[in-house]
Amino acid sequence: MEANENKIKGIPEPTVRRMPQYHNYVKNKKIQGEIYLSAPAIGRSLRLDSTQVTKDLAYTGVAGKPRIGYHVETLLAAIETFMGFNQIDHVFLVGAGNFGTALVGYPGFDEYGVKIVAAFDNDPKKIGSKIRGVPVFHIDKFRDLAQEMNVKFGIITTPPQNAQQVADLMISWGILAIWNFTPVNIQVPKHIIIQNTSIYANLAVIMNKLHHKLSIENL
Amino acid sequence: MEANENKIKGIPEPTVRRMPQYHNYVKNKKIQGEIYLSAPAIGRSLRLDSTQVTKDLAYTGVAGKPRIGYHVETLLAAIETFMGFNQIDHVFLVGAGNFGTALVGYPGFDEYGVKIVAAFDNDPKKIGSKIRGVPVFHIDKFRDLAQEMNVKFGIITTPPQNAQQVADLMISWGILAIWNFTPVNIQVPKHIIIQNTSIYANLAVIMNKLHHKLSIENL
DNA sequence: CAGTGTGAAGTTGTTCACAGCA
DNA sequence: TGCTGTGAACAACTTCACACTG
Repeated sequence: MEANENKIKGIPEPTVRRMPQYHNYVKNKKIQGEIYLSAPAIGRSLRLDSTQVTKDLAYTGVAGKPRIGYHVETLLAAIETFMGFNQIDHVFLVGAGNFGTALVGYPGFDEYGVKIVAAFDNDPKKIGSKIRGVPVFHIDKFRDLAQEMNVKFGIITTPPQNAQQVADLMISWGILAIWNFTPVNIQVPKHIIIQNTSIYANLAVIMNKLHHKLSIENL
Repeated sequence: MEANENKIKGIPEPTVRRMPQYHNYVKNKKIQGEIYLSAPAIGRSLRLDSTQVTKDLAYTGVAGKPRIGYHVETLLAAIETFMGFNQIDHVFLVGAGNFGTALVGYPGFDEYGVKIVAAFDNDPKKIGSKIRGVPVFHIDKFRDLAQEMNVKFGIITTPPQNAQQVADLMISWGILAIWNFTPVNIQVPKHIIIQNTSIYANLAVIMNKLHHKLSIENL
């Protein structure tokens, strides 16, 4: 299967979610000087079935060598091109509170082709300041700057009560993809990409497992 | 199907992940004074198939009324008991950096039965201080305090290079469940619950959708 | 009827089994 | 023998179809 076909029909989401893991793992192995890496080896470290690894990597277009594995350097480059990690997108973040600030400083975004170039808020105390080199503007400046810098991707880290309104504004200003960190279920038109990252979903999963475990142990 | 059976055989993970959404939605509707709520109505707001909603809610043990829906108050209580939201677990957080600090202040944890009661770090400047009322201790205090307070759940927000070591220590100190916010693939014994919350997996999904969209538009 | 509740069908993702290869 | 690569079996989750109910 050729890599370009996937661009059209879309890659399975679980595969996409695993790509950063592969990338991180392969990158480290490259730094350690490894030349070849096999799917079973990757699978063992990442706790994945080796067939899964093989199928995932096939999407990037690399070919492995029987008995030897994948050439580390080729594989790393394949993942990066396939995922677009080396093509940097500029991103705006709205809501320079605690979480927003932490996100701006989050390490490794650039490694994945993303650069937060400006933050926005409506708190006069914050406007004009910088968060780790990233300037904070009043939300009013969003539209013009987005146009100027051709920004299509926005992150929302506002208080929940502002989330929907901010999303509506962003969309009216030409944003195509929104990454929402608030617990709000933001409603967007069908053509807009929205990704909700809810801490609570993950919390629910782990709490459920923990309670399940504890209830079994108490039998 | 009875609620208790699920405790034993485990609930589908997607269902668990949706529970906080239902909870949040139903809670708001209760505040707004709604008495009954139907699965189709919930589905429309949360962009879920109505059968999905029905099946998910069935796990909590509630019964709905044909033509009317679910009694809001009963439903809310059912979700909370089912998920254990009203039984508070004390949690420790290791790594009082930017992200850790943001997490400590994250609103709504208590609503989901979780309370971060202490943070730990190895930076002398931070020790003795408080983050929104939560005391910061030296990591050396972890073991004794965990025993004292019967803490079984730990959050890791350290720099990546310390993540594995912190996890190993936590486990040796009796922690049963770890919520890992670092990009590291932490290795744990099989009986330990680990939940990796990687910002990068979500980032990869949205970037992939965005690139896909843009590549189609440029045809 | 407009909803619940559920078995059956459909879809998606994972794992198995094995052919081919060096 | 230990790997890649892939079609087929399997498992998990979602959606459909419909009987049932007030």
